Amino acid sequence: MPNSGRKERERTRHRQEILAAAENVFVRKGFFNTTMSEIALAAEFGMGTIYQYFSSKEELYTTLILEKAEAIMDVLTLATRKSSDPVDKIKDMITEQMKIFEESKGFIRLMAAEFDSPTSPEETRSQLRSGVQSTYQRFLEANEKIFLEGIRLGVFRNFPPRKMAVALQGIINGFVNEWVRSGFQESLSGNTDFIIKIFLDSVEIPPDQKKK
Amino acid sequence: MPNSGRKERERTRHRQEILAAAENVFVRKGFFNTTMSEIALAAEFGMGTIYQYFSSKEELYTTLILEKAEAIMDVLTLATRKSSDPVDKIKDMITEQMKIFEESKGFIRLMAAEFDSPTSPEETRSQLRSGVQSTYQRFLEANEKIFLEGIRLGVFRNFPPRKMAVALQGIINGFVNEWVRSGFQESLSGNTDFIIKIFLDSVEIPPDQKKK
Amino acid sequence: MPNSGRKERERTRHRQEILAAAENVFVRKGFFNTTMSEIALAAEFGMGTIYQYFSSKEELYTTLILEKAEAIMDVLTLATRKSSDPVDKIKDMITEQMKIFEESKGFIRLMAAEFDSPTSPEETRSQLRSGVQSTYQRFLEANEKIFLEGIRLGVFRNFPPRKMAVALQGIINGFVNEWVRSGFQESLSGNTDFIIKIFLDSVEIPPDQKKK
Amino acid sequence: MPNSGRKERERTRHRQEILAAAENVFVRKGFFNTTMSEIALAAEFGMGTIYQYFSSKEELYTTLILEKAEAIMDVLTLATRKSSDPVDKIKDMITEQMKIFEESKGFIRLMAAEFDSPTSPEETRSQLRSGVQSTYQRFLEANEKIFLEGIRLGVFRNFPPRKMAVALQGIINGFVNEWVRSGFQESLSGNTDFIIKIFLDSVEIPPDQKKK
DNA sequence: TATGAATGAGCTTTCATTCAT
DNA sequence: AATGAATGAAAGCTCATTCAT
Repeated sequence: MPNSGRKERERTRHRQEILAAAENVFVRKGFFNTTMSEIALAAEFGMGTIYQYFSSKEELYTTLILEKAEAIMDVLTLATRKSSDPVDKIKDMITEQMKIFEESKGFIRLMAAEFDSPTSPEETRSQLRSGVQSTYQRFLEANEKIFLEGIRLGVFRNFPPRKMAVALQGIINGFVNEWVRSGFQESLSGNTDFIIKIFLDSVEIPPDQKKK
Repeated sequence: MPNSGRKERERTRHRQEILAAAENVFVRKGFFNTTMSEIALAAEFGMGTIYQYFSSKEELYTTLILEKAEAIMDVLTLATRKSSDPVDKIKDMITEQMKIFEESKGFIRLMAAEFDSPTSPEETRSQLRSGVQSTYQRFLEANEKIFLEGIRLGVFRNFPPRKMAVALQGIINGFVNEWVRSGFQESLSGNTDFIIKIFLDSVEIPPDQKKK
Repeated sequence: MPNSGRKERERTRHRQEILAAAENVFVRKGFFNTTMSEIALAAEFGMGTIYQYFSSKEELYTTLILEKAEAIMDVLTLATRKSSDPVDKIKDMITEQMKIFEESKGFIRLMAAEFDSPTSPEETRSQLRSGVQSTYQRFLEANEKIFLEGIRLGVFRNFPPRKMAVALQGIINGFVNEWVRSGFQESLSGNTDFIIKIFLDSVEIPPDQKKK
Repeated sequence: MPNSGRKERERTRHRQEILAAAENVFVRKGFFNTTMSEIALAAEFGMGTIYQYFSSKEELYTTLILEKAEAIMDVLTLATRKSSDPVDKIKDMITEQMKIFEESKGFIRLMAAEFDSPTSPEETRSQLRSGVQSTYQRFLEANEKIFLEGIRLGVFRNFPPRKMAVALQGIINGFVNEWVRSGFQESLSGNTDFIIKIFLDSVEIPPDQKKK
C-alpha cells in the first residue's frame, strides 16, 4: 500500500498545521476570545476541515496543551540524563528549563493558565488536570528522585525531597513570572547562575564536609 | 440627618454582598463561564441591581480582584512592621503570607490566573495588569528594601535584592500552587518553617560570622 | 376650602414642569432613546413622582404632543378670525403658521414624526392618530371651509376645497422641512410672501375678473 | 467556473429576501419595535444568517432606506429625460412621482419618518441624514435646473428656482401624507392632474404671453 | 406626597457546530 | 476530503415600572 502512506503523512501534516495555527491564536487571545473561524483562517483551512481533525474547540485546545507539555517534559527529563551526579543533574535541569521557557514564551503562559485558573469548562479542566497535571507530577517526581538519590549519596541535605522539588520549581517559576511581567525584556536564562547558587547553597552539602 | 447614613451603609453592605457572591461564582467557574444572572442569583438580587453597583461584568471582576489584592497587600505590609530586624521582618512576612493565602483559597486561584494567562478580555487584562501588578510590584519593592537594609547591616549576603525578593516569592508561590493542586488537602502554613529555613540558609549570614 | 386650592395649583404647576422637561428631552433624543430617569432628572423630580402624574412613558408622550398640538391649532384658528375676507383669512393663517413653527422648532419635529412614522407602539399610535390626527383634520377642515366660503363669494377658483387645503399645507410643510433640514439656518417666515404669492396666484380669482 | 457564479447569485438573492422581509416588518412596527428575530422569522432564515449579511440592526435599516431611496431617485431622474421641454419635464416628474409612491406605500412612511423625526439612534440618523438627504438634495437640484432652464426659455415665471422646487415637492408630499393618513384608501395618482394644474397655473407663463 | 433602589423581561449580538455540496 | 453558509441557544445589558420608606 504505497499510496496510503502518503495520504497518512498528509493527514498528519495537516493536523500539525492546524495545531500550530491554533497555538498562535490561543496564545495571543486566550481560549474564550479565540473563535474557530480565526483558527481556520490562520490554518488556511475551511472551518469544516478543522472539525475533521478535532471534534471540538475544547479537544483542539486540550490536545494542543497536552502534546506540547509532553514534549517539553521529555526534553527536560532527557537533560537530567547527561550526568550521573545528582548535583549536576539538578544544574542541568535548571539550565535546560530556563532555555526551553525562553524559547516558548507564549506557550508557557497558556500552560500556566491551565495550572492555576478555573477558566475552562469542567470537562476540559478535568482532562487537562489528569493530563498536564500528571505530566507535571511526573516531572516533580523525577526531581524528587534525584534529591532522594543525592541525600543517599550525602550530597544533599536531608530535607523532604518533595519539598525541595517544589521549592526549586517555585524559584524557577518566580523568575519566569518576572520575565513575563517585564514583557520578555531581560534575558530569562541570565538568571540561571543565581538560581543554581541560591538553591544549592542551602541544599547541597559542601564537598569539604562531604569528604569527612 | 441620621437617615442618610443608614442608606449609605445599606448601599455599602449590598455592594459587599454582591462582591462576595461574585467571588464565589468566579472562583468556581472562571470569568467567561460565569453569567451575570448566576451572580445575581447567588447575591439574591435582581440582575438589574448588580448593574446599579457595577457598570459591567468586567468592572465587577476587576473591582473584585483589585480590592482584595489591595487588602491582602496591606496586611502583609503591616506584618513587616512588627519587628525592626530585617531577618525577623522576612520571617514575619513569610509566616503572614502563608496564613493569609490559607484563608483566601479561592481568591488565590483567581489572582494566579490573572498573572499567568490571557483568560479575560483584553481591556480587563490591561486594567488588572496595571492594577494588581502595581500592587504586587509595590510589595516586591518593599521586600527588596528589607533585603537592602539587611545587606547594609551585614545580616544578608550581598545578592541583588530584587532577585532575592523574586526567588523568595517564587518559593512561596510554589507551595501555594502545590497546595491548590492538592485540592487544599495538606496544611499550607505547615510549610512555613521549611521555607524560612531553606531560604535563609543560603541568604542569611550566620550570626557567628556576623559578629566578626 | 382655601388650602385645597393651593395644593391643586401646585399639582398643576408640577405637571407643567414635568411636561416641559419631557418635551426638552424627547425633542433632543426621540421617544425610544429617552429614558424616564432622564426626564425625572431634567424635571428635578424623583422617578416615582413622574408616575404620580402620568401613568406611563407613553401617556406622558401622548399627552405632551396632544396638548401642544391643541394649543397650536387654537392659535391658528384664532388667526383666521381677525378678518372676514376669505383671502385675508388664508394670508393670516399662512403668516401665523410660519411664525408659530419658527418659534417651536423642536416640537414641530416631534409632531411631524407622529404624522408620518410607524415608530411608536401600536396603542400609542392609535391614541395619537385619533388625537393629533383629529386636531390636524379639524384644522384642514377649517381651511376647507374658508376655501368653500371663498368659492361661494367668487374669490377662489372652483377647485375641490379639500385639495386646496392639502396643497397649501403641503407647501408650508415643504418650507418647514427645508428649514429643519438646513439646521434652522435661514429664516422660515422669510418665505411667507412667496408662499402667499405662489399659492394665491393660481387659486385666487383676480379682483378685476371678480368684479365682472 | 460556472459554480461560483451560482453561489454569488444565491447570496445576492438571500440578501434581497432579507431586505424585503425587513422592510415589511420595519414598516409595520418601526425601527425600535422591530426585533431581529422577527425579521429572521419573516425572512425564513436563522437569526445568525441575518448577521452574515448585515453587521447590525442599524446597518440593515440604513441599507434598506438608502438603497430604496437611491432606486426611487434614479427612476424619477430618468423620467425627466423623456422630454426636452421644461414644462413637460415637470409634468412627467409629477406624474412619475405619484406612480412610484403609490407603488411603495410602506417605504414612503419609513422615509418620511426619517426626514422628520428623531426616532432612530443617533448614529443611524446621521448616516441616513447624509445619505437620504444627499439623494433628496440631488433631486431638488435637478428640478431647480429644470426651473432655471424654463425661466431662461421664458416658460416659467422668474421665481427663485429653489423655492419653486421646494413648493412643488411640498404639494406632492402633502397629497402623499393625506393618502397615508387615509390608510391608502383613495388613489394617490388621482391627484396628479390637480397638482399639475394648481402648480403650473401660478408658475408657468401661458403660451399666448410666451409667444410675445 | 415624594422618592429612587430594586426588578427582570426582553433586546441585540456572537459563535461552536452541522451538513449539503 | 474539504468547504463555509446557515443555525439558534445563550450571553450581557437596559430601562419602564413598582413599592417600602
